[in-house]
Amino acid sequence: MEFKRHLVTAALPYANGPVHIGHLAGCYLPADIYVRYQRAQKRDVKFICGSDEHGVPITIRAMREGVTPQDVVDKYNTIIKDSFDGMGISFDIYSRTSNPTHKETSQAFFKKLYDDGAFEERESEQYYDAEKDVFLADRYIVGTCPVCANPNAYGDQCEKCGSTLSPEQLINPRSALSNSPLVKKPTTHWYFPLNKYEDFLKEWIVVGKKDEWKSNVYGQCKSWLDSGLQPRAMTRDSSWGVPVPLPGANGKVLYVWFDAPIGYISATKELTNQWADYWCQENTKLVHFIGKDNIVFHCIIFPAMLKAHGGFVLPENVPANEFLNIEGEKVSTSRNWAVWVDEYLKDFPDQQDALRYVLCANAPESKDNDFTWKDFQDRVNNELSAVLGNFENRAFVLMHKLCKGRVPALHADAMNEMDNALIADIKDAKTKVENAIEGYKFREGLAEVIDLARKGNKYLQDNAPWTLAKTPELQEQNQKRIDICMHLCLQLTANLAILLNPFLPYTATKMCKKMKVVPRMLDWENAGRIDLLKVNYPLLAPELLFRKIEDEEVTAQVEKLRENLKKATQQIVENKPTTVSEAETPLAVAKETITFDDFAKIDLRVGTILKAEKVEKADKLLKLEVDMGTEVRTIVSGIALHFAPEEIIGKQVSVVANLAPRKMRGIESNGMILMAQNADGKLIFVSPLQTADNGSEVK
RNA sequence: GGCGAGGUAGCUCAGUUGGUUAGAGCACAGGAUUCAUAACCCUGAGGUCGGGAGUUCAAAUCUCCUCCUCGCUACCA
Repeated sequence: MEFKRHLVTAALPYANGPVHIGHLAGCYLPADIYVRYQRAQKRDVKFICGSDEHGVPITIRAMREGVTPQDVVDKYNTIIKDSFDGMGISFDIYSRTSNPTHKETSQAFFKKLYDDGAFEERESEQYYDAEKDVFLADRYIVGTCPVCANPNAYGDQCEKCGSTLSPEQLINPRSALSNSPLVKKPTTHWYFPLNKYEDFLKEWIVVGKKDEWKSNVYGQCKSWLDSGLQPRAMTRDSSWGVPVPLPGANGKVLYVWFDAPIGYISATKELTNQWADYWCQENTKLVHFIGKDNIVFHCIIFPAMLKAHGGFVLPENVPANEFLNIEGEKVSTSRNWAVWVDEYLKDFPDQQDALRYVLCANAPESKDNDFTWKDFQDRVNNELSAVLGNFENRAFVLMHKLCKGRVPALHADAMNEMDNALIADIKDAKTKVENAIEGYKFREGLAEVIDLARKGNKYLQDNAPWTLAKTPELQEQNQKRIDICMHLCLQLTANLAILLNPFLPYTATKMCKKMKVVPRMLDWENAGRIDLLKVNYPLLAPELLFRKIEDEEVTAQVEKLRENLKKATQQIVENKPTTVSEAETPLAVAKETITFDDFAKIDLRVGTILKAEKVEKADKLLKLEVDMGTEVRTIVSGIALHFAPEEIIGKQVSVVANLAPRKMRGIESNGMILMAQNADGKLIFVSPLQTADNGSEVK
């Protein structure tokens, strides 16, 4: 299909923290390159983004910092927006989901689905904080992690050990708001029956996008579809978010993953009255740039929502990137292991393109990649500066030395094979870069541009105009060759500016200024031409496009990372909220004081492990037979990652004997083995130092 | 445990429907050169394509098994 319009979105960043370079490499930079290219092609394109400002983590941060959720999102919206501006991410609009337009749009969307009977209304028991009179989202529930004993795990996840949890699994669950114990109360929510859209999604993705979408995206979607979709609640009990537009739905808001993607639509509405052309006309090419963590929402849920609503185009492609690690380790906001964009811009003023270059050249397009400062330095110094910057500089310097600072003529009568080969290379480069960008292979596209500069260097070397200039007796005929050589080098430079423009716009603009040409020269149709600079046209003096990155800068940045990590870790230990992290869990915080009677309720006994075996289909579980003196009990313990079954047989251990039984993997567990856990996560049995009788009481 | 994506030179990655001595850039070594940001240009060394088995005249590429990394998911006192 011939597309008349292009609608490009980049994932809405979540407004509870700044953006780091992993975000840039993941979707914003590729999206920007793609959009800048489309603009240079003079295609009708809109580039949409904005802050995602709803959801529970924001309210938690607000609570912790003693400010309102609006304060939180205002703060980070500004930081994020400035970071994007600073890096030249050229959104047509950067909106936010707390805007009135978004409220209207997402409510209308919900209402339409509701009126069409697209939702299923369901009542369920939800945790409720009686003191504060609110239902609690999983995130609002804290308790001790059953896996790592972190006392401040959330109801959906333990941030210390990374386990996925449900509130039921927490030990001593309580409300994060009031610290009071939880009660369960019925509440009504609207569920979107994703299962009803399975056939449509399978046809559309599994059949239709097989060879079109990236393998990581396609595979992920197929996996979801094969395992079957479930209805998903599209509303939540909360005061922060878009209110559910139904009578009697007080205290209910749209689920953040329902409203966030609609944010793309609302932002487009804010941008232009013609928004419907972009969202509803068949011949629009919609492309979502995201990170791999967003695949299911953009490929499954949102398309199903759009389909249910009707009248919207579906994404043509969803080129999701993988993750970018830093210095060999995963990015962690809570440990402050990240390179923040706002800080980069301060530490490396005017070096946007250096970072854009490295992040694109090393983008995690097909698998997780690693960003190291050493690699940053190497790539900037040895590729960007040495090959591209140096060629451009050579062309300018030589032109001033040998051609009086003016574009020399292209003498047709003296042209040779080398010249024609270079001209062919220039034309080829256009096609190559074009194909790469259209195929979302930005790394390859950028490499093609550098490669063209490399060919320029070789061409210069082979022609060596500086040598030709050294033989005055042959001046006349030599000057012709010099002219041709420099003419082509300068035309090549102009071509480089065009090809480079989507990737490194700051550099392309600088080059235009030095060549004294208008920005219109950067139009894509001009690529491949060798008449971009007029003969006899005077150009400005040489000036370096890139500077080298010094060793000290690299060391300083690595040092900074380690310092940040150290500080963040200390803060976690001291249980002080850090400024950059979202949810901190101290390693070991003293629990509240209990009375002797409380303690006396626990029946602690000594027992000996008689048998131990792995539980089928569970990584962490061991099934133990423990001799308690009067009886042998079955206890299931989550220690399989730490101990082999055979090595613990015969060990004497302390057991909580009166813990309510619980079934795990179909096996009833009658008690709990006490373990000590080091800061590094290693488990140690809490055992009597000398052998005690089985069944003896521990007090 | 299930599913998905990866595992190719020291590093970052290409390798189309199985077909000649497996490619590129960076780093490294040697050479040449001086117009240029000690840059560029030439040459070279460097890989049993994660491991094993199989299909085939022929496997990095197809099949099966296995190990490692990342992600999703289940289980998780």
